[in-house]
Amino acid sequence: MKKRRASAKPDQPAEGPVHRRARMQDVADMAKVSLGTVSRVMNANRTVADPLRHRVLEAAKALGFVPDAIARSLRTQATRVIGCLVPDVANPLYAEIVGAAEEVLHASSYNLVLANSRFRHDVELEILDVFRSRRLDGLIAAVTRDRDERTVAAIRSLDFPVVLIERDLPHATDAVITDHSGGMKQATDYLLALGHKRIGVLTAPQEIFTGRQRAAGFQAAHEAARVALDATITAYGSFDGALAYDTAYGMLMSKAPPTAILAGASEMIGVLRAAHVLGLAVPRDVSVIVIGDTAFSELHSPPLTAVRWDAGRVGLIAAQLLVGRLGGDSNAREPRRILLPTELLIRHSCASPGSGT
Amino acid sequence: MKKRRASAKPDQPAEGPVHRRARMQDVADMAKVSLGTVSRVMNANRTVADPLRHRVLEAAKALGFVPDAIARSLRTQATRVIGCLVPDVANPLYAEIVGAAEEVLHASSYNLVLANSRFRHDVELEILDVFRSRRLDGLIAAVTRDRDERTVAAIRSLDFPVVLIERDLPHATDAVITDHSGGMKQATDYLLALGHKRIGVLTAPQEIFTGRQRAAGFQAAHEAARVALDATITAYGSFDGALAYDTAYGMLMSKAPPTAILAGASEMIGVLRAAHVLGLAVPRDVSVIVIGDTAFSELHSPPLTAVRWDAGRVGLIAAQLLVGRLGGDSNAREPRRILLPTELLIRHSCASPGSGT
DNA sequence: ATGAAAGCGCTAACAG
DNA sequence: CTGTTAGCGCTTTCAT
Repeated sequence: MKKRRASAKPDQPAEGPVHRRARMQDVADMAKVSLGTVSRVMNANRTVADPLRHRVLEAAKALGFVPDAIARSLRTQATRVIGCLVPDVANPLYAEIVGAAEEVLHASSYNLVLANSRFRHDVELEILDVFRSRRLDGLIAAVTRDRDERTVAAIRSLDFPVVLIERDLPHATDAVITDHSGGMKQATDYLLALGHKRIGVLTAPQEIFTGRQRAAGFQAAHEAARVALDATITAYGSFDGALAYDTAYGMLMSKAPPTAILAGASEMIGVLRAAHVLGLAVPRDVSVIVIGDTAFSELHSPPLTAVRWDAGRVGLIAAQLLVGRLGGDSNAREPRRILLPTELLIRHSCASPGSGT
Repeated sequence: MKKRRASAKPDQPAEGPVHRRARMQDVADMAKVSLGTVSRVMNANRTVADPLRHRVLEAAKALGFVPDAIARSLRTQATRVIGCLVPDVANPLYAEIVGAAEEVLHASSYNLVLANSRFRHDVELEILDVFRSRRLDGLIAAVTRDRDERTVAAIRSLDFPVVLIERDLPHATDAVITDHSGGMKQATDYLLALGHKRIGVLTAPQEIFTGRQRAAGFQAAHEAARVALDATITAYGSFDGALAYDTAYGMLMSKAPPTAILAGASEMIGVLRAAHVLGLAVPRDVSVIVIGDTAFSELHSPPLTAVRWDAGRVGLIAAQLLVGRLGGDSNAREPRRILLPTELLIRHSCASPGSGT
């Protein structure tokens, strides 16, 4: 018989839970069975005679026993923890994704560890290392730069499955992405058809998949219509509120201002503010289309025409992909790449150019 | 010499990382030192002679060694994981809180496990159990019912520190809360001063602290002004978009409709929609004040008067409280309760009653 | 200053 | 069907 947990101090703790956390051995002792039997009962996998099983269950309840997930993970080499790496949950778009992913994962008994890179490359690499040391079962990630050598290497070196969201790595990976290029083309086509020749853009940087796709759609539409692009009114980058405002203000004040602007949901606020400050009415003086639909778009006056897609679905499918792969239902399958559609919601923020300025 | 990891199959794996994950023993072997020395080097706490330390560091790098957080946690009984329980991260208010908390925790080398209760009591209790089994170091929680017996007991039984956000349990706990009662009183006073006698309300249920506080502030203002409350236009509950719309529609269509409405940020969308559908102009026919300020409030036409507070700060302070307590800087200290202020941002959605209907 | 060895709480292989 | 036992990878005395 071994003596365990020799306590350093013999006095009783004055506060907090009175009892130590019960271990399986405690349950086994109380139920007068062996440790292995308790384990079998807790894991409900093996056959245990009814009388024993009842004694175990009762003892466990009496002691308030909860199995120790850490010990189990060490033994089984599975943690039932999925990492989720996003630039920033406070961004409604990502909040939606993370929320939906968490729901799916919870339903399959996985927990979600959340980390925000805040668009910082060094922070992101550090997070990836921490995730590695935590031995996650899987990762859902929207890295900040999907063409960066070190990021790509860090993702590759992970020894658990990864599902990318709205990103595209050089090597094959599970991924769920949205048709930003198609959405952008459709929006640009619409503006071009309305007669706009000078269309401004404020959206994601080119070092991210979404930014590249949007730029591609934007260009494709211009080429098809044989309208030249003007680099002075196309801004791809990471905008905070102030920078979006300044950039939009600069475009609108330039010698040859755009007659329409396409902007991401967070950038749009700055655009609208700049237009307002300059006394420009939407859509009379300037047309706008927001990339990413929110409640705000519909309730704004005038209601904003928007490129819409289902962000929640992105997170949901990403989680399903991961759970499927972990379930090993066909583990050796090829990397899967899911493409979700976008649509153009035509409301009242666009008109033909020429009435104002 | 022990033989470990007898492989079941002698053939090489065809895909995935080529090498197994390196353990400390592998590093020790390569550096020709003992396991204990590697541990000492990795934890940078004990004195290790320079030549040895360099050999260890080199071997570790060569093998791509990352310490196993699971094994460490089992041994040290500390996980450096903090739980975060909220109703729903997709709600911008909570997204803000979670984002800020994660930032503080990351800076102190903690990871954040996120769980959404989705306002379901049973799910919440289950989550609390999972958190217990994961042996968290601490918990930040906004439970869905802070007076429920089972919830209270579940929180009490946790053997790690808990910080509540926007909630109030019967027993003393660390908590960070916002002055919702004061904010609500100020908003109601303002409406009353404008001459409103019938003020409608749509906000959180009474089983949550915030709901109770808001109701208290609302009542206090009415009592001070000697204006009677009308239960038919006060709705405390959990509203989704459709329910908020229906409720507002019902109020506005009733025999004695409110001349002003106070509503939470998510409920406000339904209120505005109902007013719009009924052809009621804001603020001519009905005044509105939104509880919780967002970018939307300012850009709406007319810009919305709002009760404002800093949600990010709630998460930030909650995390700081927890980190402080875990740091043990004065661990035996009393439970702390931090109260954050609200302010009334007067914009253009309120007017004296009487011009319309 | 370094090495050897004892577990943390659990699962799973092996006996019986 | 049940008990015994060997570790999972690490930290931490205890010797040396």
